[in-house]
Amino acid sequence: MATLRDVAQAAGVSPATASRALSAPDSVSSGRRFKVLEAAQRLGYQPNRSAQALASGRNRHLGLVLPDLANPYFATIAKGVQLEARESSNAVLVADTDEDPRREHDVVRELQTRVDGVVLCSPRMPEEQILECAARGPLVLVNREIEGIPSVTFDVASGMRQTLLHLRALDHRTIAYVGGPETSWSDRHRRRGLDSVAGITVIDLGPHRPVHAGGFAAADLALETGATAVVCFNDLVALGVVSRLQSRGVAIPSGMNVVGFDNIPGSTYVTPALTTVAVPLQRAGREAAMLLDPSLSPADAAPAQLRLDVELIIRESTAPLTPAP
Amino acid sequence: MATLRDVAQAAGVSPATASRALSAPDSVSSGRRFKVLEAAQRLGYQPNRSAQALASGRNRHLGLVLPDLANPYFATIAKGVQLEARESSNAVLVADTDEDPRREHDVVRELQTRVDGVVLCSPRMPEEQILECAARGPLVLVNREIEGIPSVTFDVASGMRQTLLHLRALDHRTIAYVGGPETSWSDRHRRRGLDSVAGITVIDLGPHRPVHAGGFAAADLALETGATAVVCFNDLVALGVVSRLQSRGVAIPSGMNVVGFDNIPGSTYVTPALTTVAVPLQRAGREAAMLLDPSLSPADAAPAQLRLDVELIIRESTAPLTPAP
DNA sequence: TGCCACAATGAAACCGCATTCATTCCTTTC
DNA sequence: GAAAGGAATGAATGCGGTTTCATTGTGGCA
Repeated sequence: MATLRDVAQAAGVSPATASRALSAPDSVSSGRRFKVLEAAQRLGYQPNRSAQALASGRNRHLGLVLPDLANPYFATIAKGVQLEARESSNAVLVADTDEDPRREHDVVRELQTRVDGVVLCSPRMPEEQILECAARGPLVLVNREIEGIPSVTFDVASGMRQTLLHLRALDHRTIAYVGGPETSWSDRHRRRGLDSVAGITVIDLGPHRPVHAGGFAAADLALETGATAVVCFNDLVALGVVSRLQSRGVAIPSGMNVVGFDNIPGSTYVTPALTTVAVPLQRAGREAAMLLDPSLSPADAAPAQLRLDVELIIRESTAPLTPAP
Repeated sequence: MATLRDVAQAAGVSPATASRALSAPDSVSSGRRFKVLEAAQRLGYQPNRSAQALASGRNRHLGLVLPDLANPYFATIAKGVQLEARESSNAVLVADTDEDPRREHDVVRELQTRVDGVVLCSPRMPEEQILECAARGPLVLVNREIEGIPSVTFDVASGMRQTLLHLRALDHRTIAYVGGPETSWSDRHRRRGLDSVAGITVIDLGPHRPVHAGGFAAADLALETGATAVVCFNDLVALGVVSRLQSRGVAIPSGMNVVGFDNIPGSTYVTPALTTVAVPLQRAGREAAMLLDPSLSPADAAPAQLRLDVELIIRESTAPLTPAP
């Protein structure tokens, strides 16, 4: 493998000049620059990343920590991070914590030894641990806000409000809410939106696991309450609710309305397609990765806290309430 | 940040000894080893990865290239790679190629400059490009076999055979096959299994995109053939078929049987739950990562070609054929 | 014409660790 | 008891770039 020295020699310049010709072209006369570039090309020169990293103190590696790669929600964020990383010639190191909050801290620290900055998607890690991690190196939070740390979040309260307004317009008056994990930032903010609409009663079904199985269990509770619509923490839960209701012979939307949250790909695949709140996951990933770019953030600026807009998508799982005949 | 020299000095030994105490403990007397470890602990020493990489020639980084992270199939493989990587204290660099085979080649090469080896999941990259990549550095293929390159594949022909035997046992005689991409290794091997069962007629519906939309389109074709069961290239396609059939008022399994392939999480979430072929995706990821570990493969050995077993999972989308009354 | 500022260049000093090689000291073995 | 072998150690070197600093050469301006 050709080294920078080889290139320099082949071009008849010093290694310093060769280095500059490649990384700061403007600082080299055009004649030599051309000779260096030509030599590099001819020798098939590939800079050694480790050496670059050691000398410059930067890898161009971004870390991404998330609870579960197989969850489409996080996978979509990952795609966004990746898209942005590629454009800024970074690579992405991803670490899945297997939904185990106790492991997250170690995983983040381990990753921080290998990257320039990390995007952390950790709904449940204790705040003080996050602060500790943030002290060790650049870190951006996704879907969670902590004072003093840059973050990208969604306006979930608005999503909930839109949902309730939609249901009220369809004449629903009593709805059930299937909550997510109690400790989740995201669930707390969803609940804020739940309080904001008059003329509709929300029955809280309590916290549930934010997965299909969680919804499966919640469906029976919802049915018992007499609510005419179930609003769910996320689409996975909503899908679970739908499955369970259908297997109990309850038709959707005629027997019960169901609303999800997040607009994951699966929400369109089911019958009936799910009314849900579209959350710009991929964009969030991109924004988070951008916030990590040191060249964009003057070191003394306040940490950016982006809050992205969400949008209710109306599909087939909601419909006007028809009074019992 | 404390360096190895600092630790050595604090422990009263040479840097060489400190280095050995940390990376090859057995080669240092227990007294000094203890002193080094204690000093490292006390100073909060974290080895500089870039320096380690430069000096040793290895990063402990694995690359993973796949068409689409948001596809649960690939996401599950990614989890497996990651699991194994973590156990061997490696980190995983993942690169999503956005289903664009033309980009894959560049992505792999770019990644190869940053990692010790790559796991490549690329159903469609031309064989010669893969060979070229393999020449540049350690590489393991997943779900694809090429002479001379280590790989992990699934016995998909057996899966198809199991499927047909199952359907035949349920009295089906005519089934339709919704194929995957023509160029895919995986589809070719599925077709081999299709030929292996006597007494059942397979109608080939031709190649389709291996996503939900592909199945959606294929459903109508299947209905037209008069087949009593549809066997699909994968679960995503099967889900698409189910959606379309249901929206056309065809009940499953009473009006049509549907079988998927891969056993992705979503296959259990739908109603009816999908009969499908379980493929050990996560295990494949792990095995692939293991094959990349240089300490496990004597350099002169023939490249390992693992073929993992698959298993038909019978759920609700298949049922005995009841003759029309 | 002379002086100064500035651009282009190369020598050399790192960056932080792994590893080779020579040295020392201790244990075996005959 | 002497020679041989082996384990533990430290000095020094190199991995392959980046960056500082000193040097040289150039043009602008008085």
